[in-house]
Amino acid sequence: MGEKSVQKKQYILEKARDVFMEKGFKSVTMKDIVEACEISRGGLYLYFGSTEEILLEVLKADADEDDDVFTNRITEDDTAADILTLFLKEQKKELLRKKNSLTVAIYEYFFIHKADKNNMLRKQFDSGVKVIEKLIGAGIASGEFYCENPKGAASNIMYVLEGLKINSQTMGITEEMVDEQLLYIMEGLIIDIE
Amino acid sequence: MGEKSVQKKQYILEKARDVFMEKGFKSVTMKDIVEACEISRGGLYLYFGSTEEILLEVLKADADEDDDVFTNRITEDDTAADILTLFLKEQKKELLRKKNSLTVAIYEYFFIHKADKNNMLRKQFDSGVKVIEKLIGAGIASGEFYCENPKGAASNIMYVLEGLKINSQTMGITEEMVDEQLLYIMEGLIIDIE
DNA sequence: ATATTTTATGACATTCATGACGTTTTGAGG
DNA sequence: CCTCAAAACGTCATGAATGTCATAAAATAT
Repeated sequence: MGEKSVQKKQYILEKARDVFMEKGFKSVTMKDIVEACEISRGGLYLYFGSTEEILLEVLKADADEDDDVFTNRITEDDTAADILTLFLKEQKKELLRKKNSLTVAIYEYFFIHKADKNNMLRKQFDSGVKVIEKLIGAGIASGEFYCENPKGAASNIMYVLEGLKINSQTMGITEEMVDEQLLYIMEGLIIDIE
Repeated sequence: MGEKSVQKKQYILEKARDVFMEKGFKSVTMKDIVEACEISRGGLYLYFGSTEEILLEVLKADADEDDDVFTNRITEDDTAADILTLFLKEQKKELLRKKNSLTVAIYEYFFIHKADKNNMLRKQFDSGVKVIEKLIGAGIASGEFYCENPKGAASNIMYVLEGLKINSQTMGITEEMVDEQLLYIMEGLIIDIE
């Protein structure tokens, strides 16, 4: 597969991403993607065999990028609160770019494949909990945070984020609502200076 | 429409509910429902014109029943904590009856209809927040609870419940995980007797 | 018992997605 | 300029879902 071919594959993934954002997963057809890419039916099949295959590659690309973005923005002298705030801000950005979210496509896909209990979603959720738990732990150690049950708090935060995500896709949500909720979370942790 | 017809409609709704629990919304066809009901193609169209129509009637029936169950179980001398616990227990029951949940069907449907910002989902969520906020308020008044921001806490709880719901459908969830999270919520409210 | 209305059936025409296939275009190397 | 393989194209046979309709069966009234 030549250089040009790689570029085209890239191009198809970008266009397909838009389609999945718009329509979720189940109702996306190869035709939809063909039309979004303005290529021919046969042309698409040269690169991908099914919508499932395409979604999985889109998700993979996303995951790689996310990792990059997050790790690259943490500097040595960030405090735990800084990092947690950064983390929540990133989540907020994602939540508010309603059109830019694959949330529903992902849920549709993993609902179909609910059989495997050790799926990607689960792993991401668990690793999210661990990261937050660590951050809270660091915050407690440095005297920034107070928290009796870091693990509970961490999963609480992740569940709230899931709730916000799905709500933003199904019932619309204002920036204010997201802010309120994230603020509530931070207030619960940070030690008041009174 | 005669008596028999009403019964049959009821029967179809029950069978259709099973189908939506199993497959969500988008991928359910009239054929699926026909087969679940063991009736003919034409027979189904006598009662319902589309899967959408059927889902909406199923949801309506569910909502009516839920109202009944909840209001009937609150007695005069329940404390705020009692009622909140009852509320969370009901939610937990729902969460764990994985096979018995229309969560994904509902999300799929309202993702398609996300245009109307005042949809049923939103109303239910808001009313859930209000109920919990009231309960927390009552708990504070009676000295059972401590909470600086009842509204924040109430929506926090609702978001967590949404998160638990969607996770239970897409990544599987153990009773232990649900318990941990609900316990964490209650611990955050109840005043320690130390 | 018979007539009439209600309920049920399954075949049919139609629409739509699929994925394979044969043909045409493109562009790099000789 | 020519050749050839990779890339792109568009058509086609197939299968599945839809909604309608003429007809049959069942229930109810007369």
